[in-house]
Amino acid sequence: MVTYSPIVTDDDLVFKALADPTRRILLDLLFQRDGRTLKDLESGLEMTRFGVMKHLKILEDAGLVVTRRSGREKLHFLNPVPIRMIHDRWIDKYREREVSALIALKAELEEKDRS
Amino acid sequence: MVTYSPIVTDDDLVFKALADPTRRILLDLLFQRDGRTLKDLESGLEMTRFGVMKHLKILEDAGLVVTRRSGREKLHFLNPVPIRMIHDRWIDKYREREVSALIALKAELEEKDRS
DNA sequence: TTGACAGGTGACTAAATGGTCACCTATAGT
DNA sequence: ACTATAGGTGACCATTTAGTCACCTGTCAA
Repeated sequence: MVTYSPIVTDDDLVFKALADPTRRILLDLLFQRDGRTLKDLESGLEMTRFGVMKHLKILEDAGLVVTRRSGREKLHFLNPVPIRMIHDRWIDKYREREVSALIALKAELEEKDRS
Repeated sequence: MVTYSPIVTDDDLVFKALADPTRRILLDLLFQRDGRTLKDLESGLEMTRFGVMKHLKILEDAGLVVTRRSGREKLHFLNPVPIRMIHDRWIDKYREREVSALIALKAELEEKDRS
C-alpha cells in the first residue's frame, strides 16, 4: 500500500518558509539537483551548519522539502506541490494564459533590450 | 506612448509581502473582486485602518497590488504576474503537468473522503 | 466655506525571526 | 574500540516586523 506524505501544507508555514532569501536559495539548489545532504547544501552558503539546518527544518515543516535518511546522512528533495497551490490560489484557469503570455512578452522585450 | 509600471518585482519584496496572513486575505479579497478602496478592504478585517494601509503599501511596493486614484479614493487591483513568476522559478514545464495532476488527484481523494 | 470623509505619515511598543554557540547522538571506517 | 563525520537540540542575542496612535492633507457636497 502506498501512503502519501502530508501534502496538506499549512498555508502559513509555506509562505513564512518562502519569506527568507537563504531558504529560497536552498530551494534553488534542490531545484538544480535533488537528494543533497546538509553538508552539501551548507557548503554553498556563507552560514554555519546550524543556520542551514534551521532553515531546512522550516522548509521541511512547510512541506516544501521532503527528506529521506540514508545511514548517517539525510537526503533532501524539493516538493513543488505547495508552490503550485500558491499559484492556483490567485490565478484562475482563464487568467493563467494571459499571465503566461504577458511574462513571455516581457522576457522578449528584455531580450531585445540587451541586444 | 504606453509606459509599463515596474513588473520588475524584487523577489524579496514579493515573498515578504506574501508572508503575512492579513496580506494574503487582502489578496483573496481582491481576487474575488478588484478595484476596492481602502475603506472597503478595511471593513472586512479586524484591524485599524492604519494596519490595513500599511499592509496595502507593502503589497503595492511588491507589485502584487496596483492602484489607481479616483478623486479622493484609491482603487486597488490584484496583479497576478509576480505570483506566476514564483511558480515558474521552481516548477519547470515538464513538472507542471505532473504536479497539477497530483493536486487534482488529491482533491479527488478528499472529495471521496467527505462523501 | 465649512464640515465630513478618504487617505497618509512618523514615532512607538510588543512579538517574531535569523543566526550563532556549547553541547549531544548516531553511523562509518580503520 | 575509537576516532572522524553527519546530523541534532536548547538557549541566547540582535534585528525585523505587525499593529496602534496622534496628527496631517486633499476631496466632496450641502
